[in-house]
Amino acid sequence: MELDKRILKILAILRKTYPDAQIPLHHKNPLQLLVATILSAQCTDERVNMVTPELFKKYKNANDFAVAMQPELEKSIHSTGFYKAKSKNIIGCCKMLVEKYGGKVPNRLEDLVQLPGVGRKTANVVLGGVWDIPGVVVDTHVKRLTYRMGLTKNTDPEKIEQDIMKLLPAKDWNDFTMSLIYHGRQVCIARKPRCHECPVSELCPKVGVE
DNA sequence: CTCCCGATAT
DNA sequence: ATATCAGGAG
Repeated sequence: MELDKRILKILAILRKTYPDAQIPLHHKNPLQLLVATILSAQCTDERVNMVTPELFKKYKNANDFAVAMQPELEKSIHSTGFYKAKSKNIIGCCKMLVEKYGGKVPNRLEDLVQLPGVGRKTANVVLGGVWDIPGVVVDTHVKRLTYRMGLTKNTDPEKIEQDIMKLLPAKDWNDFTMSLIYHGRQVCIARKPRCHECPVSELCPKVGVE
């Protein structure tokens, strides 16, 4: 079967399997999603959700983060790991938001990626989660699943992003990546993928799966 | 390619 | 005790 036919079938099944696949990061505004997503680097969303309620009670806007004392911020986010780098990035990031964007989160990928601690993955999560702007989020799950499913031969996240964008219309990018992430967490897990309970098993060449 | 780091499952 | 989870910067 042709690649572009196969990916559409996979998407249709995943949509039915995970009808309300959405960003699991708790947030009430663009800034909160941006900060939560920075924190989610190399950390589970569940853990991020454990620290953000207190964090957002203490820091309510970009300026609060911009003038934060780093050691204090470090304490608030400690359990998410890489807390020194993340604190530094969040402060630097929010300083830039205040100086260049009036304390608001910009809605263009090129701008977001300039912010400290924000790469393409984080930027695309924010664009999709806040403004529903189409984008392919390539996190560790999307990287692993697209490769296993034979939808890309690349291992570089940016190349994978391009490959998927070529295979699907823009309106499907967000649904596809969100449902892939859910599927990657529950069924097509890294260690021992549960191929027997996988609804897209028939459509999957299982590249690199033992 | 190396460094940044804690939490949980095994 | 050790493996696994899970992005970005330099």
